[in-house]
Amino acid sequence: MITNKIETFLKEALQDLEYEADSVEVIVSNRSDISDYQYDGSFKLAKVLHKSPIEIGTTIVEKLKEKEDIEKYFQKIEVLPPGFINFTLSNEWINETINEMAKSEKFNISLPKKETIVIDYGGPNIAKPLHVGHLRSAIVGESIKRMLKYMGHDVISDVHLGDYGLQIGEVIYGIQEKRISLEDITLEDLEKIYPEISGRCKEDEELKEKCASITKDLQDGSEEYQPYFERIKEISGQDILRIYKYLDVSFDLWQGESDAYPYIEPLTKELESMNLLTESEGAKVVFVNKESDAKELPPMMYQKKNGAYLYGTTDLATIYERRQKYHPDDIIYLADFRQSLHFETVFRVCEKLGYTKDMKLEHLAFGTVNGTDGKPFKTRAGNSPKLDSLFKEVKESFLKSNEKNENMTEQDLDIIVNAIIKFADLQNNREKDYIFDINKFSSVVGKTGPYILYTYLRIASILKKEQYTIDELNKEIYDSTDREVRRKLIELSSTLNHAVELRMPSILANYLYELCVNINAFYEKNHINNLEDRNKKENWLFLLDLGNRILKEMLDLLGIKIPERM
RNA sequence: GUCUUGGUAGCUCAGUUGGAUAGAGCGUUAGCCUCCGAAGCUAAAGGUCAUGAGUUCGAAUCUCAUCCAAGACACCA
Repeated sequence: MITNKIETFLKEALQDLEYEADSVEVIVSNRSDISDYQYDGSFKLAKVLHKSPIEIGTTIVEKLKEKEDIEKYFQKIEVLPPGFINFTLSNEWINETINEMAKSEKFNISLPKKETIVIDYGGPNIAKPLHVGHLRSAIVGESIKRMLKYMGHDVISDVHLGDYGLQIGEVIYGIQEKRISLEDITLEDLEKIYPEISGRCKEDEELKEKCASITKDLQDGSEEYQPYFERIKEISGQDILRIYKYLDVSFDLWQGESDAYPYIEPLTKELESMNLLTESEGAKVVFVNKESDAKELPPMMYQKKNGAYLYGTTDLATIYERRQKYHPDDIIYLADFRQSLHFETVFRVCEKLGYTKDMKLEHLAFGTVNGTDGKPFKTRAGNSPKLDSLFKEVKESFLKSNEKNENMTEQDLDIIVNAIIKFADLQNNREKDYIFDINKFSSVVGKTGPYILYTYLRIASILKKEQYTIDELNKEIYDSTDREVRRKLIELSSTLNHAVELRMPSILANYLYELCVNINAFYEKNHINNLEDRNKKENWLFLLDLGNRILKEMLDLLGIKIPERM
């Protein structure tokens, strides 16, 4: 990475000068008109050395310039008021870096130490169809999974179905009340029953208790309810699978809460042996407060008064057996921020059990989906819109946006719909609620998925018209738009590392957008296929080819494919 | 009530962990198709970074207070 190399130069210079800096960090210049990279250490040193930042900066720069082949790397190193050290890279170094990227399968990105990571996302509830609220977990989770894999980690993804809680008891009750026979249950039935019974339970205490007891019996292995559970899971599962397939979201493990049940008994024994389980108000709980806590945390509910277990119990049992067996360095959960407290308490129990000594637990929270009025997004009927209808709506508005779209293949259309939705979602990084605007999810101009795809296809069509034969760039950079493209290309490695470290696909999404902006400006200004200078043309084609390789592979990390035509 | 997030352009959002002149898209205004794909490009206008204090050479970013919004707070997930 370029930044590492500059940092090494700096460290050496600082050492020679006997300046002590705890960390040396170079960042991409936020004055791109002045330089490519900047260093602000002179300000920190100024305090210790009681000299002006400019004075210190100047000394450092002089030292740097003593290095033998320094001009091979930098066109210019200078200190500018108020005291930043500005680095402008030499064309030679930029091109060398790009050549190395082009030769490498993964663009010469620096790979971190390999870890084993379990990622839990999607988390659909089998009692109801997927709606817009499930979109983020699926899309963001899928992208994080792909990024982690790309960086060489061992990743195990788990959908972790919500399949054994109170909601199942409610649905089973509804099916029985309506006297629907097991064979005749349809998806439509399920879609109606759950909201109805769950709504009624909020009003009717007795009914709620009835459903809770069905849930409890099911968990205990009731022969009466087991077939219902199986059937619901089958019907619902097929539909969930179908939608994830459309979104190109897939999991290594298709397991749920119910799969954790066999492990509750041994887990209970372990908790008991450590004296962590306490009877409280008839229920069994684990207290997780610490002396140092400013606030009081509620205990983790382990077992209800009626004997039934809850989602914290299954989360814990899942870690206890199914996840620990992989010896993960990290378990990542993608769930909305309303569940923050839940995860905090579960994680604390894990800490008490000693699991967190060599395993990290992360809850990546995101906001809920609101409508343009800032209130929870609802259809006219009062439900959250189903993902199916979202796909349909996006597709229709895309077809309407341009008449040539009518000739597109169904496959390409689906790719575009995916690109629109995913890019709209992935470009923002929000823990707070986000506004769901169907117009935004239908837009094809500006900072959108189609913009990136358009750029890719346009480059592809330039490359198709003319081949290049060189296998690396020469030492030249031909104009400012050209330089901007190259500068952006060499930022790939640090960008991707940063995105993975922070588990933020938005960083990658924004990088791709910026790369496309630079490329668009570049080929709009320079009509490559009409060039007479063969050398220049070959170099530019080479550059565009690399750009497209990067676009394609990075889009894949966002879960976005490329259509044949658009 | 306690705690957690958050408040950046008319709207939707970035802002790399304290740096130089706060950035995009949409929308608005003005240009660009005899030239590789106009789903594009070039410009312009638009800001008291909720408010007030503090820390710092330097604050949208850190601290405190206030206002506003969303959410969580033991037998739902």
